[in-house]
Amino acid sequence: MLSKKAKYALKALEYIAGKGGDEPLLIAEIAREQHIPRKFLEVILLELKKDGVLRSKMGKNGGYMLQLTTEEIKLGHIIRLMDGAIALVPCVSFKYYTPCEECIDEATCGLRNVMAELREATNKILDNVTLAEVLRREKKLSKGTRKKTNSSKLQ
Amino acid sequence: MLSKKAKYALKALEYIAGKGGDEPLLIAEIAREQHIPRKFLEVILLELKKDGVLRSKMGKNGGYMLQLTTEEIKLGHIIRLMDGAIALVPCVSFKYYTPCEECIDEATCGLRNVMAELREATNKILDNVTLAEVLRREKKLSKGTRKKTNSSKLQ
DNA sequence: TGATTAATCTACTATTTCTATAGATTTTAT
DNA sequence: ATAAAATCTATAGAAATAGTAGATTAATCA
Repeated sequence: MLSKKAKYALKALEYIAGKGGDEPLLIAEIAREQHIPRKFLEVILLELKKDGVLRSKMGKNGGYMLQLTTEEIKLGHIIRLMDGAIALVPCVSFKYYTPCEECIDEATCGLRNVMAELREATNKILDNVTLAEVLRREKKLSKGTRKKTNSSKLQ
Repeated sequence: MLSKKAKYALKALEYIAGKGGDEPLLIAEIAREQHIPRKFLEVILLELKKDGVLRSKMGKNGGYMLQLTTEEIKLGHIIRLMDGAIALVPCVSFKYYTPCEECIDEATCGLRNVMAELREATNKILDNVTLAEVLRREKKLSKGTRKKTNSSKLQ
């Protein structure tokens, strides 16, 4: 499961991107609109900034903007930044590799072999889906759900 | 990440299956061989029994045995039993569905759409790989790693 | 240059989940 | 009866997650 931190980060990024991502948005506004505890959001946005995903401007007329484009921001990157390894066991993680504690022989561990396969399938999705893609899906889904007008009805 | 509980459960099952699964194995033996805290293992094995994966015999000459065959025991089932939902957000979990807390419209959530896709990819692996398959991979891997004998060398 | 605005920094606190244990009880075999 | 082994009840400690308070720094604008 994603932590609240990771979900908040993704929601905040979606919000900023949805607003264009270019002019400074206030922490307070993002917190209010996305129902995120303000002080917690501060921590999160700062981390995203330090990682180079966001940039900020202090003082009056300040706020947060995207540093990367929405096509450059991958879900996997944000989730790893907030929660650490995505893989189910540390011994198959690329970015956060650690040997499993009492593992006798990593090379012949059947479980590890399955988990490595799972990691591949997971990374294939999370390292390719971008923030832009999430926004596109959002739009597409709300179009499909929208009440049909005469012009869109069956013709 | 898997909890220690889930890892211990999988390791214990592997051990029992590796011994044939038919004659009673002692908690104490499994704990010792797999480096699992004995009292913690008690809890785990009991849960596996209550779920119908294992069966047990009390008293002298007692112990734990497999109730299901190794082909019937799916990794996904064990992980869900120990850790709960595998999906990254509760709103796409089949077995442990809960709406995300401040989600406005689940049907049009772009993130949820991606997470549902990821759940499919994950379940496809974890609900199909069995304990038997893990043991097969273990064997295959240790064969491949084994020091080559004259007869197995290049002919 | 002083007031105001807004991010940033330092240092916590609370809550929940995970990991683990102690000790008594029940069941079975011999 | 006795011993062996699972089972039950009830906690306890440790770690991770979630959230907060208050002071500081930077930028704008009047």
